[in-house]
Amino acid sequence: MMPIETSLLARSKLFEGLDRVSAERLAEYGELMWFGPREIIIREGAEATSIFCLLQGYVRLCKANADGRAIDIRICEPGDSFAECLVAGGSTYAYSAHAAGAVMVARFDLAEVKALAHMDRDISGALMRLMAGHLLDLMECIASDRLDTALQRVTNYLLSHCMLEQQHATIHLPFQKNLLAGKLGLTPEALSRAFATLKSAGVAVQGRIVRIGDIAALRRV
Amino acid sequence: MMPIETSLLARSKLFEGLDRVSAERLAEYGELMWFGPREIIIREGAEATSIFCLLQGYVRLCKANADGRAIDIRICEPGDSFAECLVAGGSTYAYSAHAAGAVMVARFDLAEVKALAHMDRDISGALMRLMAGHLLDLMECIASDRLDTALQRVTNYLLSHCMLEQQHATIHLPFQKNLLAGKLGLTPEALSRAFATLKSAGVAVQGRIVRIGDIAALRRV
DNA sequence: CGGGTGCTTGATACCGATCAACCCACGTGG
DNA sequence: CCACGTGGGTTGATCGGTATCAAGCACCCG
Repeated sequence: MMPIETSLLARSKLFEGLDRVSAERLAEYGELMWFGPREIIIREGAEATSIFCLLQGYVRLCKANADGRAIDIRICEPGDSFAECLVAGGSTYAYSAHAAGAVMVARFDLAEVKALAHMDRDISGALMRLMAGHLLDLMECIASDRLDTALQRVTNYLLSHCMLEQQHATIHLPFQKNLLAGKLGLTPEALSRAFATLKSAGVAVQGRIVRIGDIAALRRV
Repeated sequence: MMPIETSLLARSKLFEGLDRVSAERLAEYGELMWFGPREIIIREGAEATSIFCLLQGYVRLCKANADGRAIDIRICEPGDSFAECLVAGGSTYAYSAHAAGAVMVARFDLAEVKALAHMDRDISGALMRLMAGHLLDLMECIASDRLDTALQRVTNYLLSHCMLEQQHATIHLPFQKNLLAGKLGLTPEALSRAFATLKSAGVAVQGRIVRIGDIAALRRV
């Protein structure tokens, strides 16, 4: 592994908080992999062999129902991990993972990580922190699914990405609106319409750049 | 703690898989508590001091948004734990917990469990398994929220509670329809209507007793 | 009996999915 | 240079599902 990649790995959520010994021990098992747009990294229901740490790009985690329709469970950003909950049990992947653009990941063998976590309290602690964070995120997600409208979800997203004390802000969306819609549990059309109605609240969208004229006004939506 | 309660505790998800030493060590810190219908066990946003293991009755875990509307995140059954993800970090409860009827819980001091989990690999492993299970449940929940209709959720629930190979079945709902609706992310009205339309598929509902005439037919919905 | 509580049913409104058309930016190849 | 295709995004029209509000019903318990 090159120095660049190790430093990316070291800054990931999985590794943050590990002492040097544990980090090096774990990193030794990592194998770099690259994927192109739409490539499938793991497939829901398949035999679980690995857990992953995303170093570059974005990954969508999806679940499908019986008739093939699929939705995004979570959007992974650089530094995120996925499939990590398998270290606590389970033999198949619970969701699929698709690369959304060019992606670099570190792959870890599941059995090896399990063994390592069993020996190294630091590593199992890091895994637990990851899972706890994901739990909180998912609960937030369910809550917003069930009691916020599309408009509210979008405004909440925008507000959570700017300093609330300022008067106005400019946000660079980290990925395509497509992905953002999935993250918020919306269709692309619904997201587009939400942005459209926010125009009257002083929100201007050009591509991935969002300018918010009056943050206080947005909070009142 | 009385023998009855210790045996309930021993069969809980938190304790299953613990060896006797770990189990006794943990049980020593447990304190029994009772709650009546609608009593609040923990309050969202409050300082987190404890984690809980439900021994008798049912508990709804709820989140509320800014304007006070609330929804159920999860329904705890006897043997379930809640607030356990705090051992991995976080200082406030992420959700409220309300007793749905008469309830007996075992309360554990958060700091003590943290210390115990740090020392005892068995206990931290059990906590990890709990959290992993909750993660999977929540992901299922999001998936069904986003891509199943009310009718499909109800039929899925029924099918997941009977032997699929049999021809017909009788199910005792473990709690009121009220709770079931919350668990499935529905209003009570929506649940009621779903049952009504299932009548034409050979599903008869009387109180908490559900008789399914033709399981194979139900699977085709 | 009266008054809870839980459940059902009906009427209505609204939100968002869906389908279809269109626009735009971009790249490719003739 | 232009014709063309492609992928992402927007906009409009329509439809269906579910929340909401309101009323009525069954049951239990004081």
